[in-house]
Amino acid sequence: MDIRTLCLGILTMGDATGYEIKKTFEERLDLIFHASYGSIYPALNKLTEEGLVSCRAFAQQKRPDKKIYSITSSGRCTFLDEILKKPAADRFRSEFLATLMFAHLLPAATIAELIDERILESQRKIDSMNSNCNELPTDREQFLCGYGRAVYQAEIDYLQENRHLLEADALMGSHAAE
Amino acid sequence: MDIRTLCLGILTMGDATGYEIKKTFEERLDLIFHASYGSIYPALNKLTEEGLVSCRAFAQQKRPDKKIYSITSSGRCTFLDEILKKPAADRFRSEFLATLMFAHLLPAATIAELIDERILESQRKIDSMNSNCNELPTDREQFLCGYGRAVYQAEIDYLQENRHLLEADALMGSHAAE
DNA sequence: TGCATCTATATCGAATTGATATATTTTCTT
DNA sequence: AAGAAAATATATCAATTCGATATAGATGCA
Repeated sequence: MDIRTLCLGILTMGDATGYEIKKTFEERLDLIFHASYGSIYPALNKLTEEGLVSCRAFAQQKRPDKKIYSITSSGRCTFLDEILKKPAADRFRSEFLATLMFAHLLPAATIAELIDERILESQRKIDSMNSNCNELPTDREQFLCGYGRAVYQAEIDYLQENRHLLEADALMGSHAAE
Repeated sequence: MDIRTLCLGILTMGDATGYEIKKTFEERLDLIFHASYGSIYPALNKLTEEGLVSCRAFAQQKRPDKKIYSITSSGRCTFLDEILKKPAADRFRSEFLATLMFAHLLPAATIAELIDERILESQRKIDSMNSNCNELPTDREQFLCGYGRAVYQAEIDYLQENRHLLEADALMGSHAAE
């Protein structure tokens, strides 16, 4: 599954411009699957070439046409085929955790700040989800929102209970970063 | 922080070949930060050019030299500077969750299988961590291992408690995927 | 003996990110 | 009402990274 496929998926929910598709990625998929203009616009061009979406263009003065994309029936089939495939493994990259891997090279105060900051950030995300989650239109969006909340909460709990393991480590090695 | 930086980090733990660095990524960082040969070898070349690592080459017959990389003192400084920076936000991509976003287009049986499979897979990862975690050499590796375990466990718990939300959704929409 | 796996190098196309450029309209603030 | 800021909307580009592929000797094991 690639960004092309997810653009198709978003278009099953209704016609949209490239800009609106980007917004959907940000508002409803950002936790799950990130996409930038640099991948969305080329994806839409390719999908149009292949007849999986159709495109109505509205001329405008002094700027590029506004283009509204719709999924075709061929696009719907392709999308269904695609989501019936076994999903590939998660891809996760965390600079935060990679930094902690080298906690012994950092001053204890730096580690403590890093963890404090992380906990605050995750709590902020949970709070904003709490106010949204129950108001989401579909059961599956509530499900995904709750999923994110559960994972963030588990992270916070784990950090609070186990940070001493790292902080002891850092303390001993704190002279290394002078 | 990029793969170049993490290659430096791995070399702070001892000299290594490109192959051994790849193995380290797989065995100790795979949950956190993935890297392939296609990024590791070019990274090592660039680091060598910049004097951040040094490289001893051992000639071999009929194949490329074996190259052992060591971090230089300039490399150590660069690495420390790098991990003192504020870490960028996590990057996460889950085809599994993206598929669930479109649960209403899939037959209920498919959704159920998908979730069953996911729970098994996560449980398998937890089991293999359970046998390793306590035997890891450093506190910080135990910490990271435990972190992974905690997050996977939270995922399993959430899926078990809330899968009905999706399965109901899929059931109602099951005719759509005929 | 033969087969699989491990060690070890490296490159290449394709996918994706993140930044940048452009320009109008809408909304907020003072 | 003026001016600033944010939203709408397009698109491209260099740099990063992935995933697959090619090569080939050594080692282990059945």
